[in-house]
Amino acid sequence: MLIVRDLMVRGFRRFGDFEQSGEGIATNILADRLRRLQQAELVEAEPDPEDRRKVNYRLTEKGIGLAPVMLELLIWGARHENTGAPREVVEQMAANRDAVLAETRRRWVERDPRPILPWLGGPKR
Amino acid sequence: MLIVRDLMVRGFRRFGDFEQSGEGIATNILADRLRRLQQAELVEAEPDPEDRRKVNYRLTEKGIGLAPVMLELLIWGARHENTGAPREVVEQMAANRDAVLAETRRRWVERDPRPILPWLGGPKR
DNA sequence: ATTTTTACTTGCGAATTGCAAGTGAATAAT
DNA sequence: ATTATTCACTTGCAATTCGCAAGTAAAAAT
Repeated sequence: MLIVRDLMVRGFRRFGDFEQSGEGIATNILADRLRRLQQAELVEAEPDPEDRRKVNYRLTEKGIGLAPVMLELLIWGARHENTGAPREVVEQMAANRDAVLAETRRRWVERDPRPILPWLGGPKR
Repeated sequence: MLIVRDLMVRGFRRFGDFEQSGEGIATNILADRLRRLQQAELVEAEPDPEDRRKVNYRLTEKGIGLAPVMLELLIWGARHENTGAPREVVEQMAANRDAVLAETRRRWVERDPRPILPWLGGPKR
């Protein structure tokens, strides 16, 4: 789920992004999860045309379809726990769910890598 | 998550309900999960006043707050996989999210044990 | 007084995970 | 041209978690 979230709202694309993200996932598990997400057709992988060592991972239509679930989870978390998410920002998002989801999908369609949740940080590169 | 879902929409309340639910969860794991859900304040347990062997588990306010997440997950699952959920029914729910959530909360407040998702079945007793 | 029901706990082998150290191919640096 | 480095993994092993079967304790039913 963290992988899906990071692909969705943090602009992650590459294996190394997750390694250095502080999610604390071991590389063997990460490789396994990316494989399974591909089998489940939530994620697709393609080698970077400019550097064939690199692999770009991207959510599929099915994967981006999880956006409403992730958004509700974000809202719930911010309301009931101390996540790092600023309460007021999240309440703004809760009051404008459709706009947030439309923007999320827009960034997916246009391959816009800017993170939607700035407090999580983008890829370290 | 299945425990939370079953408490939320299947009218489950007791340990034995989960054991016989076909979720295929071992009793030691079930006990551990119920304990952790209590620690996380998603679930509370109280002994049945009429039969003190029995324990009634119930979602807390925080727990029922996950209803929007579960609903979005249900919708996503029905759209992208063959879950047992009838597509048309789920699309009706997707078109009336607020009403579904209001009814879910009403059943929680009033301790109404009738299952909201009939195709999952209620507790076997 | 004995049996049954209910909610667990215990013990153990099997599967999953975390950690550290590789591997191999592609690019970058010298 | 040769060597070094980057990148996406894989491998081996110990530690944790899990599934399964059996057991336990308290309360209720017989």
